[in-house]
Amino acid sequence: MVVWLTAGNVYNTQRGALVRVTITQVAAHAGVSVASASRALNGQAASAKTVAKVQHAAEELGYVADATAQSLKRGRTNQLAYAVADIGNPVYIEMMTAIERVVSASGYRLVMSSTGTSSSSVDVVRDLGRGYVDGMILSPLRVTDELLAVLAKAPVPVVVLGRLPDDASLDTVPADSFTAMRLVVEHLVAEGRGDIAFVNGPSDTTPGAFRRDGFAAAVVAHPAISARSVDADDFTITAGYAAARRALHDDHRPDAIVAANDLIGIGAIRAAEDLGLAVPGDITVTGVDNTELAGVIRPGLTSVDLGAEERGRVAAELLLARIAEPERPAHTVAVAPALVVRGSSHARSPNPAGTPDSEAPDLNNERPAR
Amino acid sequence: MVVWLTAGNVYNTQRGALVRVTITQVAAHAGVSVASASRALNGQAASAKTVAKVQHAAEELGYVADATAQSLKRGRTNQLAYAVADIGNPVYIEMMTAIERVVSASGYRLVMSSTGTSSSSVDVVRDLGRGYVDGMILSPLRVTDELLAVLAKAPVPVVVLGRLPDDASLDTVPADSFTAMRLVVEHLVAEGRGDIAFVNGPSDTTPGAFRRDGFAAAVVAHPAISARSVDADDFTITAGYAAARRALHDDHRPDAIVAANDLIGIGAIRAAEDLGLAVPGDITVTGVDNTELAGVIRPGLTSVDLGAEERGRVAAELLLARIAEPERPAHTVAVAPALVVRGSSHARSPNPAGTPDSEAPDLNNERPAR
DNA sequence: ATGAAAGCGCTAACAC
DNA sequence: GTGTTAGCGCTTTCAT
Repeated sequence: MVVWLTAGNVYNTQRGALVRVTITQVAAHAGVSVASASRALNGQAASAKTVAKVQHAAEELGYVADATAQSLKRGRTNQLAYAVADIGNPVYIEMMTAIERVVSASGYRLVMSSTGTSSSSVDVVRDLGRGYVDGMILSPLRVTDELLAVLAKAPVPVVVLGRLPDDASLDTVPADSFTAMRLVVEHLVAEGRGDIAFVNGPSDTTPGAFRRDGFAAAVVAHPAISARSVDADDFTITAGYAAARRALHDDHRPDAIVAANDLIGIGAIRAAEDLGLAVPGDITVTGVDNTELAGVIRPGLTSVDLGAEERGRVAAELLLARIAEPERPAHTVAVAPALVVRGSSHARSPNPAGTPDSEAPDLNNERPAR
Repeated sequence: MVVWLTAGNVYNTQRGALVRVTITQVAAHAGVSVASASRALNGQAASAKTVAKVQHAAEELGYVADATAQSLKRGRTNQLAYAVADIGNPVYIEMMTAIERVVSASGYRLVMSSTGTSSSSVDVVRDLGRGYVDGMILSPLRVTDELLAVLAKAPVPVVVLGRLPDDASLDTVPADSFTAMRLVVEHLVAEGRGDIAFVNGPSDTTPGAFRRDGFAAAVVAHPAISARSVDADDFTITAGYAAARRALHDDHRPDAIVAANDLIGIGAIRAAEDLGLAVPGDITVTGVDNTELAGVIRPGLTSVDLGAEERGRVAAELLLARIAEPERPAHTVAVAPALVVRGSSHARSPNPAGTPDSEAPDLNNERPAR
């Protein structure tokens, strides 16, 4: 027994399973062969009359081509993936939005898989072999040898949104952490700060390692600076708060906290305030990523924009280009960081009384010129 | 010419296309039939010797089963989708995280598609007919007749994370906006506020409509309250800021702003501050969703928790249950809202001098008991 | 321009 | 327990 539910594209068998209208039924309904139906539906050579008949039949039956069967036959899925470890960080959402805009304009569906929760980056890349996507953009938190090995023989193109060892010949859109940290340190020096606590994320992550090294390199250029470093457990507000408390618990207190990202920076502002320190009166705090949050909290968080949106867009374009031309040489595209000064630091040297500057709201979240 | 690249699972044809190792090659390598190979790989009846041979061959060749072919044959993709209109709102990320946890435990991959940017909810649901997922969870912003029609004949199960008309017999996990607004209004009354501006999101959205109506119903219960309402252009900080400026620009100023969600509420706090109003000294501000942001800004935003995480979890469970048993009756699961009081309002009546209460940081973002 | 038929990679009857 | 075979729904030669 078969019960038709609607004029739509499904009916119900006695087993309760939903069954779909196939191209065979469309062809029969139109009185043509399946080959003609397929051609008519895909805009291939077919007489106007055939096209009309087939389209009418498809319309009437509510036919929708099965993506799985098309994928199997065509050898591609029209689906791309963006895999990210830490979806709680708004900077990755920003990247995803930029990526989605580019790939959907090219007819691809974007699949977002959050590694971290259920599986590691390695698992995600390995899963690529299952062929459920035609390509992937990956923002890995940790680049292990195992990941590099899996990446090297990935069966579909992968673009890495982040930094890789130089000898990995893959398309990458790295963050320029060295320039970023240099901009921050120079800003602090101009402001008159000289005793800096660097609150990093985990040092064994790629961003953690490069921001630490970038900070160290920047500090070396200014012999007057004294600096220390602590690691937060991860790149979150909560972990940043805890790590900043540790950094501020010593007998002597720094006059600046440089956070490895905005979330840690926000946690650091809260920690300083809870210790009775005025920001930026007693202590300056800076972040990295220039997320919308940086402009929303008070005081606004001075932050380095690493170009998340542009990097996302570029990564998507690199992926599409590689899919179109698999043998093209690997590209690495750099995006210049830019410092955005807000109320958590002073533009020049600190006010004598520690009074915060008056501050216009930063709600439009504009990106600075570079 | 065929060039083997590695001992891995791909080799390169002269066309540059990547070709995959198939089960046929594994079977040949192991000296068994493809059927035996398939059985061995899938844990079906097979002798220990066969299993060993096949697994060894698969390992050696780097075989990974093709998801597309499996899907076509099995009639399911093992992929579920979460479609959301506004990925910039952290409450949806929170839901997604909860959903992902549940579905990945059941062996499904979660695909996140952000409607809004490239396509509408209707398009996304219609695309379901292409069979690229086995089911979907949808958080629609606007429930049109067209959407309901498409939903009614969706070829795969759909669970709606949001409110639907009562006669739509679908699995839903609505937000209880009426209770939410009642909790807020009662809190304001206890606080001694009586002149309320309601800053809604767009009224033509489902949450907008229900929060507006819920607010109206709550106000009616308190004749002493006078209330007005403005719509923000969307549920964002920026739009909330602009709308709150309008609400506060009148000749007479309210003593409370009730925002339809946290983002609008944060914008409202900024708007009040820019107008020289102390929060909560001169004016109370409240939000809805109890996102992490509410605990991060200063003053902390008093907010109603609509149970995003629990609702996401429940929606995922409903979807899995329906996939397992397609003919089961439609369920609607309600989650009780709970008010979380923070510094943007007073626990009781306002301090005479408008001095903000001292406030512990709300960084662990705990959910209140209900 | 159209139809018959092969086959993408896999699983599941079915026969042995 | 294992091999042979059919076929999921579609696109694409290859003849006609």
